[in-house]
Amino acid sequence: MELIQIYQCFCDATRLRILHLLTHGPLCVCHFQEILGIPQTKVSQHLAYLRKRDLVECTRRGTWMIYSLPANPPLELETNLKCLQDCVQADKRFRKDLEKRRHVCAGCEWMDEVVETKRACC
Amino acid sequence: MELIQIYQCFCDATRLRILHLLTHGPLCVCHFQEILGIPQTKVSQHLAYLRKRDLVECTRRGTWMIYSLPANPPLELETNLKCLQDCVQADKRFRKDLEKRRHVCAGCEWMDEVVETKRACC
DNA sequence: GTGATATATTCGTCAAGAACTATATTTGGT
DNA sequence: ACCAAATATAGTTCTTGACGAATATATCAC
Repeated sequence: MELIQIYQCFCDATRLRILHLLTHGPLCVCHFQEILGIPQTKVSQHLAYLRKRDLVECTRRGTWMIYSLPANPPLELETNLKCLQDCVQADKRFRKDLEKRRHVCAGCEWMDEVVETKRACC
Repeated sequence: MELIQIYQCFCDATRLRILHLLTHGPLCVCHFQEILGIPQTKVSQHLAYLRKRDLVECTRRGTWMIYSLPANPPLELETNLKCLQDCVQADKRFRKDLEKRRHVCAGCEWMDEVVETKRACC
């Protein structure tokens, strides 16, 4: 993977928030939508951008698309994601995203069971 | 310093090479020009971009402008520059830049004496 | 099949930025 | 003051990308 590719993905605020969220585990589109407070289109577009450049992977679960970081990320990516986590520690904005993430994913057993249950992603 | 600001600077190949070179010490414009093999205008433009965003500093020495990384870089920048160095280890392109750098700066006592001598930056 | 939900894609617009050309500025030497 | 070297800035064109609006696709329930 080219380094530039990584930094191009990192250089937009929304994408950076998305990637940061993903370092804490997979999420589906509606999660991002709610956590970030931005329209679905925008989320999908950025996810497409990231997908195209192999910064994220996705699998379908029913009507939801579950996005995650690559299972076996190249070293450069892993290093930079680690670096991102370090840099973000003190930042209010990012911390707030994580908090909201916890809240949004609260009663959500995710990934495994929930899928065969009813509607509504978590 | 905003993280985004850093990644915006990192997301162009030329700028990345410039920054990487600077992690090994200050350089003047003509150095970059020779090492990178690109026109002076392009170098100056990218340096202006970096300067505007506080990723580099410069001081004048005679007719030369000597660029360097900030004396007291904010933590995020330092972390990311370190990360860049790690990621770049194996990359041929960047290694070649360093090699060329060594060659270009060979007989160049730089920074201190050279300035009062004759023409030609190093 | 129909309808609803979740998500993706397309399109138009606008702003940022990359590269090149030409020109301007600064400085030192004479 | 004048010239040359080093560097900076401005103008232009082209490309990329960000966003919103509208539309399309996929999946599930019925």
